[in-house]
Amino acid sequence: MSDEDSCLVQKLSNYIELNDVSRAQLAALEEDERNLPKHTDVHATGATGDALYVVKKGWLYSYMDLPDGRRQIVKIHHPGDIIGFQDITLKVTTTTLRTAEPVCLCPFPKRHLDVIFRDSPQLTALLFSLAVREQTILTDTIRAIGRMSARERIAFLLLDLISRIRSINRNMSNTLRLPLNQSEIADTVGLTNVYVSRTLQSLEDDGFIKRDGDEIILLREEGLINMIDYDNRYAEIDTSWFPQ
Amino acid sequence: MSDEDSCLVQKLSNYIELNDVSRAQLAALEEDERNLPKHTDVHATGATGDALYVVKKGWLYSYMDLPDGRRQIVKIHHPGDIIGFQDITLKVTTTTLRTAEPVCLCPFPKRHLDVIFRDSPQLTALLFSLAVREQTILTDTIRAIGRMSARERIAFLLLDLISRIRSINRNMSNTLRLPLNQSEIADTVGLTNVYVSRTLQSLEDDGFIKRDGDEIILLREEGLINMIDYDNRYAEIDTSWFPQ
DNA sequence: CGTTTGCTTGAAGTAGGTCAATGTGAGTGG
DNA sequence: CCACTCACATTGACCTACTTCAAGCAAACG
Repeated sequence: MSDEDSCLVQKLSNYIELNDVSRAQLAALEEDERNLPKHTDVHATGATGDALYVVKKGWLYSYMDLPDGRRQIVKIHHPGDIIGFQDITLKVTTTTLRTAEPVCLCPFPKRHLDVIFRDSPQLTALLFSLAVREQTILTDTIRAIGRMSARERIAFLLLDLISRIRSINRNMSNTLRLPLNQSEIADTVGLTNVYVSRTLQSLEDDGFIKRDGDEIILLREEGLINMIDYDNRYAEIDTSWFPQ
Repeated sequence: MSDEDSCLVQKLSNYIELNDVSRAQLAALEEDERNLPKHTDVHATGATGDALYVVKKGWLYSYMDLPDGRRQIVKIHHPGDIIGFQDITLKVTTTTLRTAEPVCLCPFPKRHLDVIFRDSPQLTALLFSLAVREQTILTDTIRAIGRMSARERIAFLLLDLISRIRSINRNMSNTLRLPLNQSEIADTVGLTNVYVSRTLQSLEDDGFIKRDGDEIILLREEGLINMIDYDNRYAEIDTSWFPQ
């Protein structure tokens, strides 16, 4: 695989062998580009709900509000992710999308997806599998937020993010670049920014992590894994039943 | 539709017009039956992970444990639900399945699903849509557990359950049969049984609900909806893009 | 070089947890 | 038909993990 491959192609070829037709179809999703600065809400340009996005560069997140302004971040998006599947099936947009740092985004209309659904049963099966895996990850998150202490929730977030990044990059580094401020971390794991600060310090004091700017080094990853019985969901997808 | 239709057929025909072939395929999923008493864990009978289930009667739930015994219920299952999709894509079983009351379950091997995936693009699209909608609902749950007070979480649970049941039954009653004890409710919304008791009482004192045995009457449903900005996800699925 | 954005720190408050006792209704067996 | 049990719900007293509020500080930025 060359360096010029799109991140989407790079991500999906982790699971199946993509032929040239599929590659072309996927590459077509990244034709347009849009650059956005840090901390801006992304709104669909054209007809509402028609646009999906492939992330080309940078982190984003989707969040939901409560009536009084409380906020919950429900998903963090990385390069290679497709954003907006939920808007295909549910007409109403359920979340707001926001950049965590400068981002490059490729918007495409949902009819471009139809092509894939129609012509590539193999890619369809993969997208289905990824959707179901997503359920598992959300389920893990519910377990974390519903039943874990602050320290354990932070451990969960760090392990989840580093496992996910490793599943694409394959570099086995234990350093995680985390371009989120502590209020965003708080809104992800259901705490306050103040307590996130204290908890990160305490994890650092106990030698689990080391912080350096926006990077976090996991010094005792095994310890964190044991702390919460963490299961890496990004490792394996069963592709044996896929058509072709 | 006749009364003898399987609950699975009944549920899915809410969204698309099922032809006879599809109906037969779906009915085949409910050939075997297994009756289970209240509060028993369901284990696969044959080869591990091979079995999926259609719920024919009764409630169940899936839960996950923490190292020290804390428990989080991540999904409640009703008649008509298919349980076990996650085990198709991920080989590891991620949750434990347990009956909340006496239950009738129809186990079937996953290769029976292959038939549907191969022969009915329309049903495939529907299953994909349901999987994506499930993400939205899990996301709503994360919002509730991550950011809501005890009272709001209980409101969310009640509204979610009654909306879901209405989407199949279409009877517009405001009474919800809730065959879960307060420890199970607690493990669903991330509280303790004691505090669930106090919160239900407080909701009753304020005239939001009335309790009668295992039934809960929502006296001021609008009030509960406004309290948490509840969105009913069970109402609409966009089937316009489905093949055929 | 002033302003903003984000992190840290301290003090005080509270929502919900923990522990333990009591109450209660539905079986169940004699 | 009564006694016993068992599973649940309730109640009270106390506790703590986390929140809230507010101030100070450092680094980035225009």
